[in-house]
Amino acid sequence: MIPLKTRILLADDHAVVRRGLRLVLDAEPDLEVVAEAGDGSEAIQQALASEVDLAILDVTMPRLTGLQAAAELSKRRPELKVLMLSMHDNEQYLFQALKAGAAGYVLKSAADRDLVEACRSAMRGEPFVYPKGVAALIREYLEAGHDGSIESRDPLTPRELEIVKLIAESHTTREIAEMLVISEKTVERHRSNVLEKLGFRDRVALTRYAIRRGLVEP
Amino acid sequence: MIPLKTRILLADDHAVVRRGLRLVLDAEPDLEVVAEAGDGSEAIQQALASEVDLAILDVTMPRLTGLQAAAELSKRRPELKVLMLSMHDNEQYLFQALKAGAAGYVLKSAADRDLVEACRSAMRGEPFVYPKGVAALIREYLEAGHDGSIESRDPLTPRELEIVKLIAESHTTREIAEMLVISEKTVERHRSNVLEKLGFRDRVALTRYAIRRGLVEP
DNA sequence: CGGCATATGGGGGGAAACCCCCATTTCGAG
DNA sequence: CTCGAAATGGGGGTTTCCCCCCATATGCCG
Repeated sequence: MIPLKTRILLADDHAVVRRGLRLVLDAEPDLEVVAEAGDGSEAIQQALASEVDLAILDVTMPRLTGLQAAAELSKRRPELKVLMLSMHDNEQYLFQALKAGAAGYVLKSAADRDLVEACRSAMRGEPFVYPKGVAALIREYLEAGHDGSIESRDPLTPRELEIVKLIAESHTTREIAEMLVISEKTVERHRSNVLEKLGFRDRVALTRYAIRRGLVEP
Repeated sequence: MIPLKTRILLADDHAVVRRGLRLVLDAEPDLEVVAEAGDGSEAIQQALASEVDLAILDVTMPRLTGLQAAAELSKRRPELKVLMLSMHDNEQYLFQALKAGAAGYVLKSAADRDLVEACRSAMRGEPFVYPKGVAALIREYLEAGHDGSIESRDPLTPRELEIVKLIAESHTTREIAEMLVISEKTVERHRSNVLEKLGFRDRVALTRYAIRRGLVEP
């Protein structure tokens, strides 16, 4: 049963951000922030001690991250809904959050627009994920084979990873073709496939991706 | 002369953070947020267009970082006070901010405690630096031998840094030209000069450089 | 067996990047 | 006041990227 007012725990290591979020949430008649926490441990304590229906956790917090706190809370209080809040559009975080039992994932850059909707979705038992994250999920689903294997598979094939790495090392298509002893056309094909899969526009975005993945050193 | 109410420009790429900061600042009788910006370019435009006494800039923002905006503003409007706001305790950012003419440096984690004080210090013409930053400054002073050769000069000009940042954010020459309101030829010229200066061959190498320098997130 | 993913390759074409040449303006340092 | 650094912009060129179409040879899994 949905309570009249959803009682919310707000966890973020920056007091200013909590203030801003509280402002957004308390403006809604059906939402009410009843507790705050500055790190993951505190969030767990508050969530277990207070009468809260929903926890909004920042992903990156000191002592215990939001992801860790979410995993812990979904074990200790499974009926508690959890929303993850993140600074950056990081697919890995999203997947980890969902594995940790989060009911939703909202980007801070769109918090004022999406957060209230995400809260209501969570209380209705519906998931909420930011648009680009949904695209990532679909891609992951299509490629993971949904055979129940817990680990999310790598979106890229081994060959594609090789090529991404070489691209991120500033090699041209021709050079890569020579190194791998395949035609330039095939290198282009792989690059094109990767750009399509990841939703990138050019080698620059691919380079940042390769660095995030640890394929190359910045 | 200190105006009755200090008119403040607030620049942060997250609307929620702006809300929180505005709440903190507007609660003070002598402070008033009169303008907001979501990135560095916008901040410059607002600061030049609006009647503001103090600009509070987040360090990491898209298009133009707060550091770059601060440098630009201290040239174009030297009488404008600038406060830098940062997520992390990064000494390099602090030093760059001071070189860029910032009147103060506040950590977001202590924003609600320090920010108001920092604003008043800035308007009095006194610098404000967070405690650990002061320690870093002292250490730097003792080790540098204060013979004037404290900093090894940046090989790139401010304009070149802007362009490198935008390139590393996957923008095309045309897009950059539009953003900076200059011709594509000039963007090409800058890019070419940078590649030559740093000995790089393409935008990919430039992207890794930008990440190493902290101009963009990977 | 019969799809399906992976890796391979080609033709062609528009857009962007990258590299020469040239020039003007501005601004601060010597 | 001159000189150089920085920023601006143009003409014209080659190379590379990135995209569209097409196809074939594996090997795996149900």
